[in-house]
Amino acid sequence: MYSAQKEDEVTERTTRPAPPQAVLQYRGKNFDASAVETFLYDWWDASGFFTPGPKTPGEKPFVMMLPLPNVTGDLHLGHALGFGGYEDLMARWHRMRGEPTLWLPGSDHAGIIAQIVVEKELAKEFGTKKKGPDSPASQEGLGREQFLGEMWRWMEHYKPRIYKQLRMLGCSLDWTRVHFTMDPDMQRRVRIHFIRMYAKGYLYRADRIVHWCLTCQTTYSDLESLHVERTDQLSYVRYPWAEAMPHGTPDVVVATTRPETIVADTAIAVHPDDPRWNALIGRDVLVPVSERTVKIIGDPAVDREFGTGALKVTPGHDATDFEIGQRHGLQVLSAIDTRGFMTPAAGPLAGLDRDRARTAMIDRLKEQGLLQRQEPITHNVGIHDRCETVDEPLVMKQWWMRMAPLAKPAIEAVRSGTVRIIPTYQEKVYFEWMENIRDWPVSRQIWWGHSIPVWYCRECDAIVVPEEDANDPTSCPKCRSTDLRQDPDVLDTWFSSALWPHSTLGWPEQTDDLERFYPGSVLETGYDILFFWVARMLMMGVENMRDVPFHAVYLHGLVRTGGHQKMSKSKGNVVSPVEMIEAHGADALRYALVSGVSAGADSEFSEGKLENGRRFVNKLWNVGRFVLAQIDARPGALTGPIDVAPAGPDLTEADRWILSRTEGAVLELTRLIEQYQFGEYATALQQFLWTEVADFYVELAKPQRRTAGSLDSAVRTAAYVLDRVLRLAHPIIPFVTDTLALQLWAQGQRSDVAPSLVVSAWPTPGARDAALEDRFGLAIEVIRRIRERRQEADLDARTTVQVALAGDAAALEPFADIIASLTTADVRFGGGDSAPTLVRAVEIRVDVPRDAVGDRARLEKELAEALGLLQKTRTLLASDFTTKAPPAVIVKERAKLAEREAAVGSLKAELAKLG
RNA sequence: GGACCCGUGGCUCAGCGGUUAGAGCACUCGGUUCACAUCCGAGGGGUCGCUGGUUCGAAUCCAGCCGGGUCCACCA
Repeated sequence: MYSAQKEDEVTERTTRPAPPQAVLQYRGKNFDASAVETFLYDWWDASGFFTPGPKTPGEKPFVMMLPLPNVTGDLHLGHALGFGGYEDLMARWHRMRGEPTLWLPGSDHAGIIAQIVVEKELAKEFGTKKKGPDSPASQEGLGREQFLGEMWRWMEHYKPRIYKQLRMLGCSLDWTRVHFTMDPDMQRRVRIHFIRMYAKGYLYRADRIVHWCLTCQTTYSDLESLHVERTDQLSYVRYPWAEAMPHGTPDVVVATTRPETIVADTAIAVHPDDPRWNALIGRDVLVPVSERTVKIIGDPAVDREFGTGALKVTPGHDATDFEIGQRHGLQVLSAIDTRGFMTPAAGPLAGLDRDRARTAMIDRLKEQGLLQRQEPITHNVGIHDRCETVDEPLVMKQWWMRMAPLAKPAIEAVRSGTVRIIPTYQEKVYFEWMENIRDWPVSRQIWWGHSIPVWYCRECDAIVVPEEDANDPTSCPKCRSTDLRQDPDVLDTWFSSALWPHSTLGWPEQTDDLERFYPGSVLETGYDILFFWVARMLMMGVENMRDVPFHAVYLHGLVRTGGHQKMSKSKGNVVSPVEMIEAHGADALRYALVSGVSAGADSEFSEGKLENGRRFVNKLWNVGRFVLAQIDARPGALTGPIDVAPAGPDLTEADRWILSRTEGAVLELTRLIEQYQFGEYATALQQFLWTEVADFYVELAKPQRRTAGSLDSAVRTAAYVLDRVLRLAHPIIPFVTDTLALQLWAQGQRSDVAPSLVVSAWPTPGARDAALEDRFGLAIEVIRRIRERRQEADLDARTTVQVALAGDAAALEPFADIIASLTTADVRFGGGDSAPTLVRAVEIRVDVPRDAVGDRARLEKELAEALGLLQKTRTLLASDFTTKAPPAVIVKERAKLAEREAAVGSLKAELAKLG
């Protein structure tokens, strides 16, 4: 960490490269980001600015993990917002505050997504159009070893690509600590985690119903399952009685959208309280086509309103039915295989795929007169989020993680405030999910990912799990057989990312990094992965480290575009941040994404916002150019350090005003970042820089306008204000600010000797002059009204007018020059005989050609407004307000009353004069 | 079925108990090109979704309703 106090450390570091000449010498009239961005970033990185310095006693590091992007992906706007907006903003700010800052980069092997991407690429190389398991480019087509070789080959292609995009955004990541979830040491840590969790009983293997994807040939978790609305045929099927029933007993008819699964039915369920059916519980019916006898059972899971109130129970192919089956000890029949074909258990349907089987079943039911009727139904069907294939629930042996006990301390961590979620309402969402958490199926039937460190003995069926760090087992500890087979599955990709905050720091070894940087500070990410990732990191962190992985979770919303549309490839409305950066610069993009958005809210990205960002960056650049030109034009060196506020009698009122306002901005902007109000920070920054610094102060600082004060104070004030502004703006627009800082700092002495803004000190607020700011504010209002009056009178801006200030105008005397200069007016105090305009208690008389009618109309309008306001205050002060409101508010209102009475009086008098 | 979020100027959004409710973009008018292929100045534009309530005081808190969105859940 560089700071003023550690100059020795800085000079010792002789290997640090000098700032790039391209940046120091860049002089564009309009800021061209592409002229400096790459040079700057490479220099920052090569200088080690992003790597926390040596440990010092009592330090409080700031630690963040990059929400690891998928290695096969490109950055999208959501990443740009999270990484380049909020996260880099926080990292840079904390670094400037002197906290050793570690923002750790990496990428995720992305399991199934990466496999899909690479299979597509390979399919291109193979020149095949086939998809899924039938493609020669799939894992089935290539065989394990070759397939994994291809995966690794593509990883080396994708990794640099995603890292380059992070650099383009300006992310101040510590690249000396970059990790990839499939790095060999990461694989070892995942393996150890699995072994320990197995030993502790959190991992178990069980036959359960799971989501199965026919395309991807793997299971997936509830979180990866989406629901879409679809219209299907609802078939009402009659199940004949298997026993003689009293005359008049109604037929058992069930409604189903999946008639092909009838062959796997093992019961009919009805609601136990349903008067239509409950007398028949325990009776036997015949399953159509397969003609097995099954019982009618009573179960409360049945919806009485749906269909006939009777449900066919197929534990092998429906999640609800599986649970009912468990409750009643029903047999599980599997009639569909992993490729979507009917098994021999399906009897006459065997060998058909699931769609043909459905048609065939309907035909048979019709033949047998068992199909009562069909009607269309719109319902939700589950699909796999990665490929949108309709879910095929199957019963399979999978590895599961027991979640409830892990969730408990993670819930408590948030409830107790040890971990804060921003925005707060997301805590409710978190609790809701965590309190109803279900076990997590962690095995996947793909090949790209972390192997499951489990072997099965072919002799005795034992499960063989090696010791930590032991070699793969070669014989069965139970029966001594050497016929072992490793579990062919891999782990869900989230299994490894859940460990990220501690595994990247060296866990399970007690490394220096782990000791120094765990727990982290903030985890910033999109609310869409609260369950997938944030919750699991919390659980695994607490389990493995006995401490939470971070103390704050900042969740951002979705970035939408063009009329609130979600961006998606299929809609073709995806905005590429890389293209935006190339065209407009990273600063402009970062600013556009962050400004005017509050925590957790979805936002809309538009060209207009980007344009505003670009103009803002350019505005700062040009304020900087102006100040640098002032310094250049000044003969000799500045008399004091650039980064120390000038003082003394040589300062003009305007100098003192902007110095005071700057300290105010320091205070305000610091507060906003501290409170995670990044959107407000961006807006407030723009307001201060553009309106106050550029439009007001710089205008007054122009040499032709300066009539008082010394040149030295003038230039030093400008330099100081610029230095402050650059620091204040650096976290969000790092490129333009450091470019200017490097150029500014080359011009004079400094107290902070940091080589770059990246490692410079965040300003601490200095003294303000509230009274001056208030009087100056009044002067600004007066200036506005004078300009307005001139415009009404249709006067050329160059025409000098006479302005008389009366009423309480005495406070404005020190600003007479400023008012005159910015309004091209001759300002006099007292007197004047034109009709006045009022600002607070100051009368402004602008001597423009008089127009009795216009004046009358204006005065009447002003009087009406003044009367309205006066009435409001009077009513308020006549109410219980005076006894119940806080004294400070009452004092304010009373002052307002006096002011408003004066205003009304003055306007009435003026109107009387007009006759 | 349960839960959550959002409805503020034409657009995108801030503000979330106390001045005449703000910003950017868009719009109208005027000026400038001497830091800014621009920029500056001025202006118009809002019954803060609706209805009640709490309060001295509500865009802000509460309830109900209407509209938009999201998440969770076993609609066969």
